[in-house]
Amino acid sequence: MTEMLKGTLEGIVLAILSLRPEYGYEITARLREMGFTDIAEGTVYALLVRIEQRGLVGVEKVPSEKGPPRKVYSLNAQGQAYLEEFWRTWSFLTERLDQLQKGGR
Amino acid sequence: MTEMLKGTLEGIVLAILSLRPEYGYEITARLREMGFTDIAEGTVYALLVRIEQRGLVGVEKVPSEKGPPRKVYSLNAQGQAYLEEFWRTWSFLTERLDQLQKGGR
DNA sequence: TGCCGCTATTCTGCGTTACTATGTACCGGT
DNA sequence: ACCGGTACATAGTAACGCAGAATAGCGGCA
Repeated sequence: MTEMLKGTLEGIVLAILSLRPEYGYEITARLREMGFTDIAEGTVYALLVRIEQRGLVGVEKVPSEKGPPRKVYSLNAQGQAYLEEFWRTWSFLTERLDQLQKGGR
Repeated sequence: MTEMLKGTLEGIVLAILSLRPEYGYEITARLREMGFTDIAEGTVYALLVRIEQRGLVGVEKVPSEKGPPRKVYSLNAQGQAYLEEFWRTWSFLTERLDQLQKGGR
């Protein structure tokens, strides 16, 4: 599982952010909700740093009532474009694999 | 793309081998046929070595009319089981991503 | 006041994997 | 004797997710 997540997790997080801006801890919780129960927190934060540095998301610091300030991430235009590219690649992959799974060539 | 292939390519190759035994060069050609045009030969050979060492496939050396002897790989029982596990994980992934793509949570 | 527990973020070292690039070997045709 | 296609192999590099631990801020409780 962990190996199959490589590269995909990034798209998943971007897709989540395309619905609404969220912060790291919240994203992790949402992933767990979705069934990705064993994704390490550290993984998500590292990923967020990466996509921020690549300019796919904007960040806003928001004070929290319970804990240190939250870093709220939101998808920007570049991130949106990247996400669409991700979906194209994903479709390509699923098409090939569906074909394989259905035993045919 | 290259990152999304990680872990997936292994399943793809096992799926190909589940249809019929094949050798490295042939597998590479088949991948290219399928549209994975930029997968390096070295990648496939390295992967074949890995799955052989993990005991997922059997190997038989077969002389070739044109070139060095072929190493023909075939899926064994353990590989079959692993492939099924792979499909389960894959289904899990596609379900979540379909949901995300359809704008839902 | 001091400690615990929860929320929230960050960092380091590690293992796995695919890519690039290169090298080796064997064969048939000219 | 050479060349191109067949077939396999390996060394180095980079990306990514994981485990584990550390840090910071706040509220509640004794």
